[in-house]
Amino acid sequence: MRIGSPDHEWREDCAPRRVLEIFSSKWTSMILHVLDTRHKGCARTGVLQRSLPGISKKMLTQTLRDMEADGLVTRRVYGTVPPAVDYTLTLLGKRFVEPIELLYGWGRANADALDDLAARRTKDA
Amino acid sequence: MRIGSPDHEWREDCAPRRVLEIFSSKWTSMILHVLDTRHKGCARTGVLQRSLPGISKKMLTQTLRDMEADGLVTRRVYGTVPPAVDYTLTLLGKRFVEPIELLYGWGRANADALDDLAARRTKDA
DNA sequence: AGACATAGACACCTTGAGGTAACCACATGC
DNA sequence: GCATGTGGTTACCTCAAGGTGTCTATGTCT
Repeated sequence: MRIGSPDHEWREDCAPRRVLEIFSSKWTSMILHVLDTRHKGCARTGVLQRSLPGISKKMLTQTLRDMEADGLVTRRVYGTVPPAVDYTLTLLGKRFVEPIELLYGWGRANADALDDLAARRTKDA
Repeated sequence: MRIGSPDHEWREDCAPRRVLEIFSSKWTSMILHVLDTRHKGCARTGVLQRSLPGISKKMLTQTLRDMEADGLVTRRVYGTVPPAVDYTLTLLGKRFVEPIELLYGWGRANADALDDLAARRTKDA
């Protein structure tokens, strides 16, 4: 697959491709959004789960732990006896809220285009 | 997994989630971008492949055919004897270029944030 | 007593996206 | 004659994302 491409603006590690990786995990962007928009940047596990219809407990914690490793959120554990944990957006995490809002905003404003896509998909099925 | 969620702004079929589906396929957004930005909305198969380092012949045609089914591009075949085919952005396809440019643009302007992410990832490895 | 919530850990499974490689048909160039 | 480029198709394989279900421990509520 060697290509003597004169244009390396499209290498594997270019900025655009790296942005896409943020969205490669199904829930990451939604968690960032919900955390920022609905919970002022900090929320407990249960609250988050209830904010995201369809997410399983496993995927929620798994994604959150990955995000913690990436420095997007901070995990805080309270030694209380019914365990309590909450997650807070870091500064880095807040930066990534911006492109997400950009995208979601576009989606809300262009629902008709999305409808067109969906219509085609169901039609040929 | 039934949740009597009071907030259905986050149902499975809300606009934000549907936008994400555009990016759920690895190459779709890049093809749309390259087609629009580098080739004025129309290009032959081979040209596209050479514009996208790393894509295999199979993934390219497969993605293009899916995009055709979705009404994002138009496929044109020339009956010439070394087969010639080209793909043209449709009006719908052009609409989806916008959010992609939004995202890619953010990525280019915020490469430092992306670097931070990458740094964390390699550090804990 | 027993149900329920809280935040996980762990085992397990399925699905499909994505990738590799080989083959086809044909015309041109060496 | 033989290699090459064109645009595919087809078979095959792999890996990891995502999902389900169960188990833990403990404290309140009824």
